[in-house]
Amino acid sequence: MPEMPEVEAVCRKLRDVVVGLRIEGIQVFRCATDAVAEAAAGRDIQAVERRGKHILLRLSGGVTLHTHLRMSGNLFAIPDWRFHLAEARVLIQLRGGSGIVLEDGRALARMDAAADEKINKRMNEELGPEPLGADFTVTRFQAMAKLSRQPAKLFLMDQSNVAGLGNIYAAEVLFRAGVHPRKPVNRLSMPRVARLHGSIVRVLEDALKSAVAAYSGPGSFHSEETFEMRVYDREGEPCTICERRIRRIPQGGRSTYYCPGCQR
DNA sequence: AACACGACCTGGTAGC
DNA sequence: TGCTACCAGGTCGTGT
Repeated sequence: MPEMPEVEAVCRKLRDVVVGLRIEGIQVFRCATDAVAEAAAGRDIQAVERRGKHILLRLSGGVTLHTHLRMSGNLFAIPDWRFHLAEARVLIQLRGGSGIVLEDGRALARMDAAADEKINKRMNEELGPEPLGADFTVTRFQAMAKLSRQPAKLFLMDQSNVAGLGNIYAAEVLFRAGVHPRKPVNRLSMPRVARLHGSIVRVLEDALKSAVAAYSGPGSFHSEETFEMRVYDREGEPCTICERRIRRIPQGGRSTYYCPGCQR
């Protein structure tokens, strides 16, 4: 589920219903500590923000409740916190009776709380530019690529280069840009890095539309808004462009899918 | 500095 | 049916 587009969709949906509400209490079962609950209880939710794959609930008193969904987490509002049928790892009780649930079967998600400045500092130290933000320019991306010998796939997944790409969209970005996942980025020509940049933006814009449509629930779902995976999880299937079989290779301990014909 | 790898967790599924 | 092995959208700590 959660790469940047999905996390953004989670934030938008949450923002609509929780901003302005007070946190009356928090029950922590896993994925957080009781200290986190104490730090956030009694505060108002003033804003819901996202940075990379991180979710930031800005609370009154200069405190941020920070969540990372990792592999399988989800964060969503429910109308009545007493009836959380979902397997909650953290249950946030809001004034008026509604709630927010952190759900995660694998319990790898993490929620913590700290002063705004501390969280902001951490985000800015760890994360590169927002891929759909104004400061993610071709020039900046080219400058970064020139300095790195990382294989293209790992370069894209490194959150300090660009914030928000994960295993699926990194593979899709490389396919659309025609770049081989093992290609060291400093050995790509500047036009090819520019193409990679364009591909990042296009893939994430499309995936975001798709994620937002999916999260707004059934009824408002149109097939042209569904993001099409061209290589991810398609090992052995023919490439949609050149018909050669999609390959799967290990990279950084994960699976990378690519087309040996289209990606060089 | 750059990389590989296991750990963190649970659940689903392919294969025998 | 039941077992095993492997796989999973992410990150962190450790070791080479």
